Amino acid sequence: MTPNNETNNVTEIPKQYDPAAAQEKWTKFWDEKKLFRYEAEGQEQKPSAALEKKPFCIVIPPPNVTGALHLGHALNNTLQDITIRMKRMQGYDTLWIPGVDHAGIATQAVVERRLFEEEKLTRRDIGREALVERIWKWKEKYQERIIEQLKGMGCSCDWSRTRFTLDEVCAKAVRHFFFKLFQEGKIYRGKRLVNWDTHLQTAVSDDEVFHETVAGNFWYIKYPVMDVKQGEAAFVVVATTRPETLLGDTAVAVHPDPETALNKVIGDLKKRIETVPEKEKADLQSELEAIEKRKTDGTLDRLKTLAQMAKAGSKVLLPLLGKPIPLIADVWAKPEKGTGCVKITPAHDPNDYEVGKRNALPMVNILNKNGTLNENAGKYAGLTVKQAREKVVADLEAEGLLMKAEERMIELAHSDRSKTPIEPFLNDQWFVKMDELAQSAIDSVVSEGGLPPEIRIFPERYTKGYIDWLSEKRDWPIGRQLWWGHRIPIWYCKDTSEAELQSSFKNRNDITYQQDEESGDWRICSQTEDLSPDAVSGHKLVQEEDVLDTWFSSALWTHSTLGWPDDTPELQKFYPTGVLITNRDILTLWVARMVLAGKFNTGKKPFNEVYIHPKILDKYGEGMSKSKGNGVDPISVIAEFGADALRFALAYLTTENQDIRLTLDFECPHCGGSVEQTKKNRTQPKIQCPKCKKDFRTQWAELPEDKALPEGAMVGERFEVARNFCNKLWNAARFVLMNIQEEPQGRRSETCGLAGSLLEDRWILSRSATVTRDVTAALESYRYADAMRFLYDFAWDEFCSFYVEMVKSRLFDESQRQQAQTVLVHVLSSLVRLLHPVVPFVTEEIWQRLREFYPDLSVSIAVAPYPVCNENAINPEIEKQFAVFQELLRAVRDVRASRNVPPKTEITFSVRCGEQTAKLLKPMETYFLSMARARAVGWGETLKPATLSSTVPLTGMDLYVDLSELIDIPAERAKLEKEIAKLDGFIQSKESKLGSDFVQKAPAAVVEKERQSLTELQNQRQSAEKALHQLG
RNA sequence: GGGCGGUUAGCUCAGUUGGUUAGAGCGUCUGGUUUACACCCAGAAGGUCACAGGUUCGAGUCCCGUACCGCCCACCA
Repeated sequence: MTPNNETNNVTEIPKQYDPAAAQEKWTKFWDEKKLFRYEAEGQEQKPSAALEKKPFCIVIPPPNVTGALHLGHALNNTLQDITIRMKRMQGYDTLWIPGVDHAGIATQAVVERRLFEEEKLTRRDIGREALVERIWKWKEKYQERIIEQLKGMGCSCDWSRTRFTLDEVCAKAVRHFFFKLFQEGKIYRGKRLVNWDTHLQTAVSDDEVFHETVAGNFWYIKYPVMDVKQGEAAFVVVATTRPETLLGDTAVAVHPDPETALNKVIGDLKKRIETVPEKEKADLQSELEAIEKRKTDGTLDRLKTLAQMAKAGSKVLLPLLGKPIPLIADVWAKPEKGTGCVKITPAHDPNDYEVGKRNALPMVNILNKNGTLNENAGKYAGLTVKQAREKVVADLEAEGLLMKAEERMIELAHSDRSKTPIEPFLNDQWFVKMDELAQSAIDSVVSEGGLPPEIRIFPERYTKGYIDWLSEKRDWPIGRQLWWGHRIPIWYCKDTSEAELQSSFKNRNDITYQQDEESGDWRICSQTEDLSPDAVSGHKLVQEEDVLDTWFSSALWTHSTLGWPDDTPELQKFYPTGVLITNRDILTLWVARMVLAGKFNTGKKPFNEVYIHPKILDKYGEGMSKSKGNGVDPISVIAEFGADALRFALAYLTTENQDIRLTLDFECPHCGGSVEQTKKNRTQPKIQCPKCKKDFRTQWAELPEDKALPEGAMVGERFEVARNFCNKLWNAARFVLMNIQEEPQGRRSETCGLAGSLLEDRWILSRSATVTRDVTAALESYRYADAMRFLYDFAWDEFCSFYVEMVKSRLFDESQRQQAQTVLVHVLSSLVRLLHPVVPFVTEEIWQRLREFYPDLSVSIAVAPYPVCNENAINPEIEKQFAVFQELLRAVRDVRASRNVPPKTEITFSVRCGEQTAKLLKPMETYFLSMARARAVGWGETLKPATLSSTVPLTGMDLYVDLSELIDIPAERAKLEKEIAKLDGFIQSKESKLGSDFVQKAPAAVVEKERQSLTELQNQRQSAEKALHQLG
C-alpha cells in the first residue's frame, strides 16, 4: 500500500498554510464550544471537590479606549494568551478576563479635540451631559474595535465577562473602595498644584506634560524694603524667569542662617569634586569658585543682614501692586542660588506652596481658568500671561525696579494634548493618605527570612523601582477636573450640624460624613446611591464636580472584575489571580496601586506574580504611540502574515532585558515593492509608491477618497521568519498526515510503544522529551524567547531536517512502517501541543486533521493535555551518538558541494573509524544514500584512502570520499594544507596551555578534556598529513 | 542629580554557574524541478565580542574606568 491513495482527503491539504481561513474557522469553533468560558453556576455535573481543578486567572491590563491597539498591545496580549493557554492545557481551571479602561484625561481630550476640529465646539458649548454622551459613543466604537483586534489575534478570553472600568460592576467597587477609605479617614482634602492646560481648561497629569527648551530671560527685580533702618538694605533683589508671578507674591524669603548653609554647600561640593570623574571636575570647580566668591563679594554679608531683618519682622513692598509683604526666613531660600533671595508665590509653585504653609502666608491665585489674569492682578487683570509678563517688565523698568535681565534657556512645560504652555495652578484636591497603604504594598514584594516574597516580580530588577516609588509615600491625589470618569461620591452641605445629619441618615450604614475644619462645611459620602439635593431637609446638597483619577478604578481591576464587593464564586475561586503581565511604565501608577487597593479591600494580594515585558520600538528606537503615528495595527500584520506569525514573532523577540526593535516597511499593493517607513510618511493617510508612482492608503486614511485606495501592508523581516516557520510546521504535519492514513493504532499513551531500538527513533524521542522539559520551564518563568528558540530549532532542524527525512524510507517499507508512524505521530502531537499556546490557529488546524485518524484526541487542541516530559526518554548518550552521524553526513555533503559533484551523481565513501563507531553508523548507510546520495563502501580501523579520493579528518574518524575522475588533485592538496595549518594553530595553543600553570590550577576534568582534545587534533593532523602523501 | 538597560557577523539579535575553535535568522555567494514545504533544500564566506585596565591557569561572561545609545524617576528662583 502506498501513501496518497484516493480514499483519503489528505491530498487536499494545501501546500501553503492559509492563516485567514484557519483563523475564521477556529475562532468560531472555540466560541461555539465555549472553551474559554468559566461557568460558575448551573453546571450539570459539578465536579467533586477532589476533582476540582486548580484555578488560574489573568486579568487583562485594560487598554485605553482612546484608540485602537498597536503592536505594543499585541505583544502584551500575546504573552498573556501564551500563558493562559498553557495553563488551560495543563489542566487548570482558567479564566482570562478582558476589558477596557475609560482613561479619563486621554479619552476626554481626544473627543474634545475632535469636537473642536469637526464642529468648532468646546465642551462648555455643549455641556457636561452632552459631552459625556459623546464620549460614550466614542468608547462604544473603540471598545468594539479593540475586542475585535484581540479576537483577531486569537486571545482566549472569556468574552462574556468583558468589563469596562466605568460599567456598573466597576462603579460599585469604586464606591465601596472610596467609602471604606473615607470612613477610615484615609481620604482628605488639600491643596495641590496642578498642571493647568489653559487651552483645554483642564488639569493634565505630569505624564502628559513635556518640556521644551525655549529662549527666555532671567530678570533681577528690586523689592523696596519698608521703613529702612540704619545699616539695613534698601532693596531685596530676587531673580525670576517669570516676573508676572510677582503679582501673586506673598513674601520674599532669605535663608535664616546663610553662612552655615553656604559653608555646607561648599563643603559638599568639595567632597564631590574628589569623587567625581575627571571630566566633570572642571565644571564643578568653577561652580565652587562662583559660590566661594559670594563669601567675599558682599553677597553673604547682605544675606546675613537680610536674615536679621527677616527675623526682626521687616516688610518689603511688592512692586507694581504696592502691597506690603513680609520678608521671611526660610530654608527654601538657597544662598548659593540666584541672588540668594527668592520670591514666594504659594499659589503657583509647589515649593512656594510648602513655604507658604510653613509660614502661614496667604495664597493669592492670580489666574483665571482660561489662562488670563484675574482681579488679584490689579490693573493686569484680563491680560494673558504673556501680555502680563511684557507689561510687568516694562512697568518695572519704568519704576527703576528692574536691576537687570539676563538671557537664559528655560525648560518650559507644555501640555502634550494642546501643545500650549502649562500654568501651575493651585487647586483644591482630594487625596488618599499613602503611609500605611504604601507600606502594605512594599511588604508584599520584600522577601523576609529567606522566604519568597508574597508577590514575585519578573524580571527581578524591577522590584527596586517599585519599592523606591512607594517608599516616598507621597499622598495620592485622586481628583481630576474632568467630566469623564467616576464622579467623586461626595456631597457638600453647608450650615448643618451633626445632629441634623444623624437624623437625616439614621440607620444608614452606607452614609458617612465629615466636617471640614476650615469652613465648617460637611462632606457626606454615600456608598451606594446618589444623594438627592434635598436629602438633608432644609439644606441643599451639592455633589462634588470632580471625577476620580482613572487609576482609582483600575487599581481595583483584579477584584472588581471578579465581582467584589460581593463575595462571588468567581472571587472565591480566582482571587488572587495568577499573574499580571504588563509593561514597565505603569509598574508604579497601576501595579503598585493594585497591590495596595487589593490588600486594603480584600486582605489579600491581587496576584502571585508580575511579569514586566519589553517595549516595542520602531526602527528609530522610539516607543510606539498613537500621538507619534508609529503605532502599527496588529490587524494589518495579521492580514499579511497571519495571527500565528504575529504571535510567534513577538514571543520570539521577548528577551529578558532588551526592548524589541521592529523595522517595518510598507508593501506597495500595486507593484509589491517595499516602501520604507519614515518619520515623515508614517502619519500620512496615503503614500505614493516611489517605484510605480501609484498611491496606496495607510491605517490613517479617513477621507472617502483615501479609503478607496488599496492598503499598503506592513511588512517586516521578523514576521516573515515567523510565517515561514508556521508554514514549515504546516508542511511537516502535511507530510505526516499523508503517511498515516491506514489503520491507526488508536490513541497511545505518552510512552508506550515507543521503546524502539533504532537510533533515530530513540534520538528524536530523547530530543522531544528534552525540548518539552525546557520549553515548559522557560514559559513558566516567562522566558518566552528561550521557549520559542527551543521550539523553532527542534521543529526545523531536528524534526524536519533529520527525523522526517530519515523516516521516509521506512514509511515505504511495510515491516517498518508502523513503528515509524507511531514515533512520527507521537513527536508531532507533542510538538503541536507545545506550540499551541503560541500559534493557536495552525496547531488547531493540524490537530483537527489528526483527529480524523485518532478520533479519541481531545475535541480541541486548546483543551488537549500539555505535554509532560518523559524523563526516561532523555538519553544523552544517544544524542551524542546521533551527533556523530550528523557530523559525518555534513562532511559528505560538504565534499559534494565544494567539489561541485553534480547533484544526481552518486558517490561512494568509506570511513576509517573504530569498531564502536562502525557498528553505530553501519545501520545508517541507507540515510547517507537518501540524504547525501552517497554509498558507504567500507567501515573499519584499517581502511586507507584511495588515490583519487578526498580525505576529511573528523572527530575520531576519517572520511574518504571517492571522487574518481572528479578529483582535482592540486585543489585537494591545497585543501589539506589549509586544514593542516589550521590544526597546527590549534595544536600549538593547546600545547602551550597544557605546558603552563593551567595543568596544576584548573580542575582535573577540564585538564583531561583539553588533553583529549589535543590528542584528537593531533590524530586529525596525522590523517591529513597521510592523505597529503597519498595524493603524491 | 539618582536609578536601570544596552554596545557581539553587513542588519536584527542569542550566548545559562568564567572552561575546547563565540551561535541563529535575514542579507550575500555557490549549487539544486530529492514525491511535506522555493514561505523550500544542501553548502560557503563573514566577528580584535564598544574602548582601556584589573582579577584568574583561563574573560564575550566577573571587577574598575571611558565613550556612545536608550529608558525611568526627581529637580531646575
